[in-house]
Amino acid sequence: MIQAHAVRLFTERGYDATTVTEVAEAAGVSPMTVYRHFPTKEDLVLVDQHGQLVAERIAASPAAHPLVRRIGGALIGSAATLTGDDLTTDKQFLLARLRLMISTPALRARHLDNQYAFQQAIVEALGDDDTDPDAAFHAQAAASACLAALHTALVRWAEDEGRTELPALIAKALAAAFGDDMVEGGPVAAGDQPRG
Amino acid sequence: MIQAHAVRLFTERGYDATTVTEVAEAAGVSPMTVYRHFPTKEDLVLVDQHGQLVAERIAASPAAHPLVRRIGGALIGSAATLTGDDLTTDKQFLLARLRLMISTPALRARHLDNQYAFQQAIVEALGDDDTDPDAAFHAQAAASACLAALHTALVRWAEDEGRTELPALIAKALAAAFGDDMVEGGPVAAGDQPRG
DNA sequence: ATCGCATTGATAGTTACTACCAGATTGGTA
DNA sequence: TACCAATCTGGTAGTAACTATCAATGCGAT
Repeated sequence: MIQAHAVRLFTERGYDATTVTEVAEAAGVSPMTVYRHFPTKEDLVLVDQHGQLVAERIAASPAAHPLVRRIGGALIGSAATLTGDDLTTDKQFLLARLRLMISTPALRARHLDNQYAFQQAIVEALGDDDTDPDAAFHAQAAASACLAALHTALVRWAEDEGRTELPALIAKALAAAFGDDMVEGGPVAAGDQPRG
Repeated sequence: MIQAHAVRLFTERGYDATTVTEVAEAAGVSPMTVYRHFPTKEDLVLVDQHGQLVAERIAASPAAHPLVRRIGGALIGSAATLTGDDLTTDKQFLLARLRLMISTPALRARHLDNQYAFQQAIVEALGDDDTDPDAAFHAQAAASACLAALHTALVRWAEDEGRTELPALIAKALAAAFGDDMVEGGPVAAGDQPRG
């Protein structure tokens, strides 16, 4: 509720031009209550109810598959559940938040930090042996490239006002980056992940 | 001068526990002067004198080479000039800034935003045709993975107190992510960049 | 010596965020 | 119904980052 008013006001007047007090007034609560639920002003846009289960999804995927296939499949699957057909309201809300995240420097920075933490979680979920530093480098690069593909797809999706299906966009971005045989539904390659 | 005092104080007392006013006092200037030179407190750590020439280096590299080879080579070359032998003072300063950037959330977020802007600059410097969206996806993933390798190498370097040579670390991270034939000095692969 | 001109400084104000404490609301129990 | 505990909410006061505006200071050139 508070978050909905916040995103609306930020979109109408701009993020920096809107004070937390104004958000509180619009939501009919005190500024204290806002700070109680959202520790920082940025959280009013960045926090989302649907928690991140992607890391678990990756850990549950078959370890024999290549890294980008495991990560990419989890990303596509999560996007599909997130932007389902009967969730148009949530979809518009997600679009509004996304637009703010992309265009507002403070929000973009915090978002990228979250994404980086997510990347670390993915690398841990992959559960490769920590003893081999090469494997860690490997996983970092694969996770980073997958998240870059996700981000590129999200930006494209926002520019498109959500008309294109998000899972398809992610799959397209992954295919462009890694090759068609790497995305879910395609054939399983014999090799592992990005190697020229 | 101001920046040196800032990094020292942030390291000694912690970033959040140090006020800009204290930095100003240590440097013997007024807080206004600090804000004049460094618009935000974060800039006291993030701003560096040696500007980013890497994008130009990439643009100057042979376009026939694979993407990660072009980007990776530029990163290694820049790191080599940045941490040269007779720059021990700068090296210690860089290490101190790096430690702060890694451990302080606000600094890390701003740093990642800078890195993302850098990624966009790399993609533009690659100068692939903008008409093909697949090529854009492609370049984003390649640049992102290279920067992830760079970041992983930087973290390792900082943990190692700068004892290992930074260019070698970057080359190792790139080799682990993309294969030995992709880093500068290795053979030129016939293909392009990451494709399983 | 004086005139630009750039750098610095002081003052006052806005806003995000915190610490602390007081009242209200809710839900379970006798 | 009456009561108690816990959680939610609100007010007050304070800190610190950052901004706008204007005054003072140094400094080289004519």
